[in-house]
Amino acid sequence: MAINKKDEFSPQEQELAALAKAMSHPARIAILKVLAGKNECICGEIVDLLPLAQSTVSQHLKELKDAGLISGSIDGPRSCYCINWEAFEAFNNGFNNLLNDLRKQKANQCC
Amino acid sequence: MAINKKDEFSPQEQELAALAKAMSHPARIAILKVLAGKNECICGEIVDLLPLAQSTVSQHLKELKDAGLISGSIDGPRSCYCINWEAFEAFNNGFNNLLNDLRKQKANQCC
DNA sequence: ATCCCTTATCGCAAATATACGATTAATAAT
DNA sequence: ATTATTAATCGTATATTTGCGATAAGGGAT
Repeated sequence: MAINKKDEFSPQEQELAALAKAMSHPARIAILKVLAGKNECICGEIVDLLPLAQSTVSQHLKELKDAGLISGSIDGPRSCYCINWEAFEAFNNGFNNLLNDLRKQKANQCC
Repeated sequence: MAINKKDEFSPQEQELAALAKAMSHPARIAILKVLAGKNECICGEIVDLLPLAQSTVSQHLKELKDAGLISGSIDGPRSCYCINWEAFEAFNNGFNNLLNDLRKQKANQCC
């Protein structure tokens, strides 16, 4: 693509898209599910559970972290990741707002 | 990437990721908002509202359609697009299921 | 200090996504 | 039949993502 046009959309559209993008790979959905299914924050256990190399998992974790969906802290030689609750609710709110707009039109569908 | 590893994840993970991916570009969020804000199904009006060329918009519409989020029917020389209600609810349900799993762990956060 | 374990980062290759102009297809209007 | 209008598709260039191995970096343990 010659030029990146993403900047020409509204901040809300960009934010919602960025969060959706962070969840747009099955590996990252799987990581979120692993984090959701454990009482403790996981580090390298995720690598054992996924069919991916350690470096690849680390990269996916970084993307989730950059998007703000998870937070990570260094705990000695290992890293500890957790769900970032606020960001997750923010995505949910943004998505529900969109969904509510859609619902208004439900009766007027023509195709 | 040498090999596509997406197939090695569960169908649920793949489906949720695919829907998230369809919404992972601000232009496609904008298209959904346009469809939500009009009583009639829009065709080329979308092109006028977005800062993108006609062929690019058509490509984005195809991606939303392939993901099942919108449906389109040919109406004479123009095309008519609408929100696909069921698919949208499906994404919402999948996301809420994930969110509910997360909520269970809210009290046990360690970072 | 040295070794080991864990994780982040670098560098690279291959696959996908993004964007556009040009062309095609399909129908409406003249 | 010809022309105009609308939208899909093709071809292409560039950007980004995905994935891995190799290497570094940061602590523990001996």
